[in-house]
Amino acid sequence: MAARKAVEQELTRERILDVARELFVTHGYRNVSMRQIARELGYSHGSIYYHFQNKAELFYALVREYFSLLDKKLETIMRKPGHSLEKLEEVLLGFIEFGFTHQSHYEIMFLIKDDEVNHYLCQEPTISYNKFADLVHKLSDGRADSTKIWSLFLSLHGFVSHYCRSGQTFADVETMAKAHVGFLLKGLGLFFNNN
Amino acid sequence: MAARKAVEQELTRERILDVARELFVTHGYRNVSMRQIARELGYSHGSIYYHFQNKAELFYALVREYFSLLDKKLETIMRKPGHSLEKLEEVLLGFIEFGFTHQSHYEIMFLIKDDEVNHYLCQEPTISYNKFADLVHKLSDGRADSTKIWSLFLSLHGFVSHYCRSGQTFADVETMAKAHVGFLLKGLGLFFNNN
DNA sequence: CCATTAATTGACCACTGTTTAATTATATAA
DNA sequence: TTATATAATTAAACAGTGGTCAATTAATGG
Repeated sequence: MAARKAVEQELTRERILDVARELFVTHGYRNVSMRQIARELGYSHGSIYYHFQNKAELFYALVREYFSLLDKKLETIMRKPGHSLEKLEEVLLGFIEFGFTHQSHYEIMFLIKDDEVNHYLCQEPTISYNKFADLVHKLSDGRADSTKIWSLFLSLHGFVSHYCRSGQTFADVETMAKAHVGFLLKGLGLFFNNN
Repeated sequence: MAARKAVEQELTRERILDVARELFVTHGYRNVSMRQIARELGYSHGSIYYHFQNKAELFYALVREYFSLLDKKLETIMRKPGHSLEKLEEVLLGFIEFGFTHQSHYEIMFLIKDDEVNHYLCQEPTISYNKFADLVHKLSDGRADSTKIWSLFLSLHGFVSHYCRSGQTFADVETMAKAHVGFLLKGLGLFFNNN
């Protein structure tokens, strides 16, 4: 009553991730179970444990790529032409937009406090944060020290995490997000006159 | 094999809450189960459901009082003598300290995204926030509009939620907390020269 | 063709929150 | 006092969770 399937319909990490991704984006880490994923795939849930050590590793694989996606997004803004201050504003707004566009991912990346998840996610957040900090430091012409940058990050994080998985889109909060960024730029000592 | 116990050892909401509180403070909402609480009490877990509708209601009862505790803390600062700006600084720092002193409570009050919990927690957060906003508005001599106050709150929330249930105490992060508050006061357009 | 390996299953474990019929102590009424 | 009704407790059950593992079978290599 236990069997191996024909090779052309063998399970792969990719096939599992595809199904997991879909469920995950709409329901979030805590509301997607290994059995749900397996059911969707037409396999027993045990088979997933052949391809992934556990749930945390599966979702880590799903989320890992999003750290570099965030990095790339910030770097793209960095490389655009324009004044530093405008670009800095874009970076901060970009972080918020990223959080809203990938709420389920953001939840694992920066929000969930789970020992098992944190076991896998030990490097990526730090690396991404360092890139963010470096960027802000440069764009502020060195006027933002590391303490202020950390405050900045926590303040952006507060914005995203409050709305995270609330159902609201970035468009819904864009006005407030811009105001928030303006507020934070002022905290940095960099003024901007659009509100 | 099922029984009612002698009246002097009857279970009460208070006795349940006492045990729940203790477990809850050290382990948090998600890591305390109804069965654990019952075991600790020496009762079957079913009995708890006679006194509370469900887990969310139990922990709601535990957390409810902390909203007014927060209100009182802020009001106490408000009533102290001193300049508005110094008091405003104290209010912001006080919010952070509250979050750290009651991390498990803060988690339910402002952090957890759970339909069942949110069902019970529909008024309290708004009421407490309104009090906070009113206070900040007054202490800033009307210079902080509602948008800026919301930014302020989200930024404080970011600070607390990042460290929440990390094991760190307020003392551990006090220096950073003070810097964060300074940063935010600058965002409000209110300057202060202690760092 | 046979031995080995790789992939899959389903039964199992120890949990979780929640419901409910049965039971019994207590309070109330006759 | 006694019968009845109510209030409190229990154990069993349900449906779910993450995770493990021996057994099975397909594919592979010698």
